[in-house]
Amino acid sequence: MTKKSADPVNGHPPATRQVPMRDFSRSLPMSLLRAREAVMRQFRPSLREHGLTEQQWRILRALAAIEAVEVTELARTAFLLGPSLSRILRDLEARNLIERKTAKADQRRSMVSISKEGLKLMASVAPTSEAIYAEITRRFGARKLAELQEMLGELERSLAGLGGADETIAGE
Amino acid sequence: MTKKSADPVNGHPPATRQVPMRDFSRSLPMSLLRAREAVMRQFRPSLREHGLTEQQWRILRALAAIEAVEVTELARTAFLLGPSLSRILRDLEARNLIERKTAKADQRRSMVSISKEGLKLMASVAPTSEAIYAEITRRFGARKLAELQEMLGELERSLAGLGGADETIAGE
DNA sequence: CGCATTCACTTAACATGTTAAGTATCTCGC
DNA sequence: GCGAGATACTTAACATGTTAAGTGAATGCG
Repeated sequence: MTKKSADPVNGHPPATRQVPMRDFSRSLPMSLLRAREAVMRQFRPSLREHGLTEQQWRILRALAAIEAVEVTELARTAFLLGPSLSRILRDLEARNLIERKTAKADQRRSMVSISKEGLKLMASVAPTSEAIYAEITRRFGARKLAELQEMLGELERSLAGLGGADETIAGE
Repeated sequence: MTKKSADPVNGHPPATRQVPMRDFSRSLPMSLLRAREAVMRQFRPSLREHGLTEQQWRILRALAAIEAVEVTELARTAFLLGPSLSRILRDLEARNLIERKTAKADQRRSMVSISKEGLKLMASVAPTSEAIYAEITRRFGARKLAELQEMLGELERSLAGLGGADETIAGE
């Protein structure tokens, strides 16, 4: 009822394959993208109710575990690029969810920390978030989940050296 | 030499954990995100050389395998949201990489297909792309790669019913 | 037939991803 | 102690992600 992909406009067979390539929909990047989307789709509604985006939530979580961090370190932890983080921190600061002060020793660095309000917000989101994660774990299986994460880590590590671009190699 | 995360500004231990939550950096979404980034980092430079973004490449690949598709179907195949696709198609059309014509039977639908130029561009990118994919497969292991993709598919399927939000359930 | 709904897209608006520049500091060699 | 280069961010500019609203064309029903 939702759709009928049979009967295209003309009677062409579904594949012409004018350029030789793997089946696109089964490529690793697509598999990873779809899997991640399937997971995040579960969390977004809850975050949205609290006026948080996925990235903002990542930042708050990273901050909740520590006293204060410099922006660069936070970028690494939350897996965000500097410019994205810069913007998001500006907004989170305007909402009083985080605090910032320049480091004494080095005026270039600014130390970021979560505010009392930020902690309150986290406390109100965390339970739902944990429950969703638990449900995902239940459905997929804790054992398999651990296995999957292990494989993902291995994949990362196996590609670590293969620099995508500006790889600053020692002897070059 | 690149960094020394020891010796933070004050002598605080690295974790304060003011809100009880899983270790953030080991969450499934983060694992998937990092793994995908590790993979895509390999491809981006090559695509960039040809003036293509990751998404544009996805669209061309999806189109290369078929005669013509409607936009909605293409969105599903390339895993893009309608608005993103709409913009990208506008740009690809301006670059003469794709062609568009409204369907005869239904004036609302527009059928998209790859152009001769688009095919030429694909042909020039595909070899490098395949080589990179082969290297990734070699490094990670073909067997493990297949296993990983199987698990990712299972994960997707296990979350299929768990509607993130607007899930239109039959009896509600 | 007439018209409210539904459909297939497109536009708009705002947030992030991504690369390149810009700015203020800091470091180091001379 | 000064000037070139490195650092830590921030801004800018453009592309995409994401949700909501808009537009024109088909459908269904009285």
